[in-house]
Order: sequence, then C-alpha cells, then structure tokens
Amino acid sequence: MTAETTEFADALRAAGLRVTQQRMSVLSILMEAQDHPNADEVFTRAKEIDGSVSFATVYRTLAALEEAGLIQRLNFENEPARFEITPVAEHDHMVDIDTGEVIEIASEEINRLRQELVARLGYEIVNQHTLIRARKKPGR
Amino acid sequence: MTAETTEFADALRAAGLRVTQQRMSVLSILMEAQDHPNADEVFTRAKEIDGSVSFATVYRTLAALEEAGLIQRLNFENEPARFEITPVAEHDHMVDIDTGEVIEIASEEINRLRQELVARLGYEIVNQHTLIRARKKPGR
DNA sequence: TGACAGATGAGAATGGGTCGCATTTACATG
DNA sequence: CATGTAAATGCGACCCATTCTCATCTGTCA
Repeated sequence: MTAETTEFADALRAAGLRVTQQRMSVLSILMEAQDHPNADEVFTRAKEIDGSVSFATVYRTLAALEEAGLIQRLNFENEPARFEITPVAEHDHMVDIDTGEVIEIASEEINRLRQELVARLGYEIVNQHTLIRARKKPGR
Repeated sequence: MTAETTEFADALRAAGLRVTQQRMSVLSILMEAQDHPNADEVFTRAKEIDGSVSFATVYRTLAALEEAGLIQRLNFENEPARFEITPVAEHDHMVDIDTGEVIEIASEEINRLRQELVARLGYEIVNQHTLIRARKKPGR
C-alpha cells in the first residue's frame, strides 16, 4: 500500500496536482475497482475510507484526474458517466443490453485501421471510444 | 414533397405510430438537415414550420422515432444528444475538437472486424457507435 | 360520425453535474 | 518548524437536458 500510495502521489505531482487525501482516496478506489463505477459509486466508496469527502470534490477530482490523463471517463447511453484508471492498452467497451454487464474489448487491427482512416482525412486521433451494445447469442 | 410526405407517413404507420403533424415536422427537419441537430435545434426548426409544436413533444417524438429505428441518437461528450435520420450505410462520427465540426466516417473493414470480435465472445451487436475526437494534422 | 386510445402543450419535476463562497490545507519559503 | 498563499474542499444553491403529469385534443377504426 505504501508503494502504491507513493505511486499515486507521484502521479499527481507529475500532473501538477496537489496531493490531497481526497484525490488519493478517489485514485485508490479506481485502482482497486474491478468494475467501472460512476461518480456516485466512487463517492460512496470514497466515503467509506475517507468519511469527509464531498460529492462536489469527487466530481472535481474525477475531472482533474481525467484532465491529467490518469483516469478515463466513459460516456454510456442514458446513464451517468463511468470511470476507469487509464488502461495500459486502449480498449473499447461492450455492454450486454440484457444484464448491463460491461465487457472490455480490444483489437490492434481495428485501432490501426481507424488511425489510418482518420489520417487519410488529414486528422489525428486525440482519443476515441467505441461503445457496442450487444446481446448474448442465443445458440450458446 | 408530397412523395416524401407519404413516405414519412408510411414509415410512421409501419412502425405502429400514429401520423401526426408534429411527427411529420420533426421527421422532415431531420430529413433535410445537413448537420446533426440536437433536440433544441430540432425544436427551433420545427417551430418555424409548425408553430404549435412543444418542446416535450419534440423529445417524445425523437424518442419514438428512435425506438422505431427511423432516426438515431448520437451521444457526444459534454453536450446534448444529437440526431440524424438512420443512415443507409452505418457510419461513425469524428469530432474536430477545435471547431466542433462533426464528420461522418465509415469503414466496412472495421465493421467486419468488430462484428467478428464480438461474435468470438459469443455476442451479437445490437448497435454500436464510435466517437473519435480528433484534430487537424498541422502539416497540411 | 363517434368513441376512445394515444398524442400533445404547458409547465413542473427530476437528476446528473457544476458553481460560489467561506473555510481548510498543501507546500514553498524563510 | 512556523507561516503566507494559492489551491482544494464542503456545502448548498444552481444549471440544464430530459422526462413526467395531467388536462385537452386528435387520429383512427368501427
């Protein structure tokens, strides 16, 4: 934990952000999360380990961390934004429309094709996100 | 216009929706739109040709038309949803982060790869959307 | 044409997200 | 290690896109 703590603090400092208990809390929660919590869930979990964090600060912290590139905001349809630690390998998300489960998917091939496509139009990708709404195939 | 009008009406009826003046207005506006208007813009334009349409009805109509598959809702980041007539060929959207311009892009190849990727996981795509935030390449 | 389920208008309500401001805190400096 | 100061926080008010409520109106089908 100490190692992680230092790591978080360094990451914050490197991003030009002050190291505060609230930011450490939010960061550690996202680090340990196995899912993709929304702001409300981050807030609830943060309060368990911090008690004093406010809703507004969670939002401000999430915005700051996103700005710093430490986390990513995922905009799903018709539901509040979710967050995840910036993944090492870029990936997209597939939502099982029946269960709501979020599955991470990735394809180097697709990433490359997309990058080429955009380049051909004279642009360069700043970031991108693919959201697939899918349903489990019946015959399985 | 008469041909189109009939076409709209048929499409509505086929979707099990009553044919009302408001729905026709909204549909025609999206049909003629060269851009991707949001609900507010659809409302403003609709009022010019209909006068009586209300905001609530625009939202309800957009929801109904989306449900019927006649139009598509585009969820961009940090801004209200935009709408477009369901395109013949599926395509994604690229936003120029400096100008806000929305550019439609498509790649059969990517669509196919994506479909295979999802199928390999035992799912089938219900719908999907890729949003690319990009910037014009400097050296051009 | 009449009945009536479905659609509409107007405005209130909802809910995710942001802001203003008084207070607290991180941290650079002496 | 005390301290000044800008940045961060907590709290509640606020914003804005979207949805809901309900009284009224209108397509549609018999």
